[in-house]
Amino acid sequence: MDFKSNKPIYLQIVDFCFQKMLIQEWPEEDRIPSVRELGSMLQVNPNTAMRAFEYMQAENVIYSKRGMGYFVAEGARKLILNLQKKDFFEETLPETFNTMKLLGISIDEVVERYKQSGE
Amino acid sequence: MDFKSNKPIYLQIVDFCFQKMLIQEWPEEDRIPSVRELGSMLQVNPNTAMRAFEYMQAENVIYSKRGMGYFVAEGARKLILNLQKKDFFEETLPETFNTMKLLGISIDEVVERYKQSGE
Amino acid sequence: MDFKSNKPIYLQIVDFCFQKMLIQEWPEEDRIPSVRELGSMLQVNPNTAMRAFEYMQAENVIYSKRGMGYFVAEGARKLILNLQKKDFFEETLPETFNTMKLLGISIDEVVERYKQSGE
Amino acid sequence: MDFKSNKPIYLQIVDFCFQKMLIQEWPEEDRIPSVRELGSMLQVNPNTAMRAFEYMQAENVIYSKRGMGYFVAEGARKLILNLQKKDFFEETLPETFNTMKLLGISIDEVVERYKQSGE
DNA sequence: GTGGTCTAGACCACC
DNA sequence: GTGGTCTAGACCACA
Repeated sequence: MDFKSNKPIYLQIVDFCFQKMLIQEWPEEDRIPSVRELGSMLQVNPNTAMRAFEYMQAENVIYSKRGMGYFVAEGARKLILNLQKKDFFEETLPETFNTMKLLGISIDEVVERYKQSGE
Repeated sequence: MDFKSNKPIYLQIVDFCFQKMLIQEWPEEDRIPSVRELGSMLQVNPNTAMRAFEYMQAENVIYSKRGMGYFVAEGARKLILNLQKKDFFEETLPETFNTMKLLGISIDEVVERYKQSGE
Repeated sequence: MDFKSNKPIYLQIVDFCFQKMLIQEWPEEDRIPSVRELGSMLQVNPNTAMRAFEYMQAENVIYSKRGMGYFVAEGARKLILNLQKKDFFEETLPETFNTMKLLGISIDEVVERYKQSGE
Repeated sequence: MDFKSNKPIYLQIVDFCFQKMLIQEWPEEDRIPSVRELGSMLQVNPNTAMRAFEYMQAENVIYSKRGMGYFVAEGARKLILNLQKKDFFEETLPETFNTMKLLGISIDEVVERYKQSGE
């Protein structure tokens, strides 16, 4: 896995894990890799992996069982989707629309680009 | 002016100045506020304002006259528009489209939101 | 049995066993379940159950007969009561009183809550 | 400052900071010591102090200004009191009452101890 | 083995 | 100077 430099690695790991859960490669209630496993898997320090886990635990997406590892929480998929959709509609989209107005870009042009990107 | 915490303040100041130029409140070849004026105007450290000026100077949007201050460069508006459009089409938009695919959001829904936001 | 996450499971097992002895479901001098029995009974790793037994043995509440299992020691009930009362009066209560002072909670309010909880 | 070993240092630092805020030695909207200052002040690694700050920031008790330090949030005192009272009434107290019933300790005895402790 | 805490030291962007 | 991220390595309690 190659990390972008403009975003903290631990948050990119969070994204990575979220994807695993969304596509159900890591189903709910299943154990996920340990901090050490994930660390060596992604070539990062275990502490960095740990930090991603702490973040996800704070969001109630995973939980830990002492000495046994981390597990995907019940309802994790819904939670992740909500988190990300909320961010998209309340943060990303308004900013994008604002930029469009400032630059005089029409929604039609964006739709056009969207269709092109899909090809 | 209130700054968002996820973006460096000096870049937010750059945006602020760019807007002033685009709407021609600061026309080309005119002098813009000094580092200190802008600093107290926006309630930020002069160093931070200075950094914004350095950035804009590097982009050839403003230039300095020794002892007289900073001036809007000729062709600044075009430059700014190009800079921001490039960023929009090459960075923002692809990322947005990518997020949409991941979350299963259709372009129609985005268009709908756009129309709502305009009201 | 559901375990709280803020307290080691093996200590929660100790509490569980202490209760059995206090209510005399496990009377003094009687044999108690084996490590494996208790482990499957409470759905925990036998190692964890073993650790609880070690703890209780160190406190002289149970003793082992080679090849026969663990037995409740004579005088176990008194021992347990003393252990827990000591802990309550020397640890729990002073901490609680301290918290009350810090938060400006009166003893009357606590008494009130106590009466409510009993209903 | 001497730390107890049964509780993570960073949480004890949180308690320390909460007290400072409650007694208004660190008033709302004021800057608090930097991670490095607090670290050397309490003889701990800056990372450990940082961890306490991250915790408090997640609880909305403090906020950070880039390059300027951490500041006590508006309404921090109320927040802290609510946090601690909630913990006391929903966690500490029910457990205490439960223990009392198990050990056959009357509320009168507790009240008696309370009066003694106050002398 | 696992998570969790802590230290030491480094580097970076930002103010 | 500040916060923030990351690494390396250590130690501990717990399962």
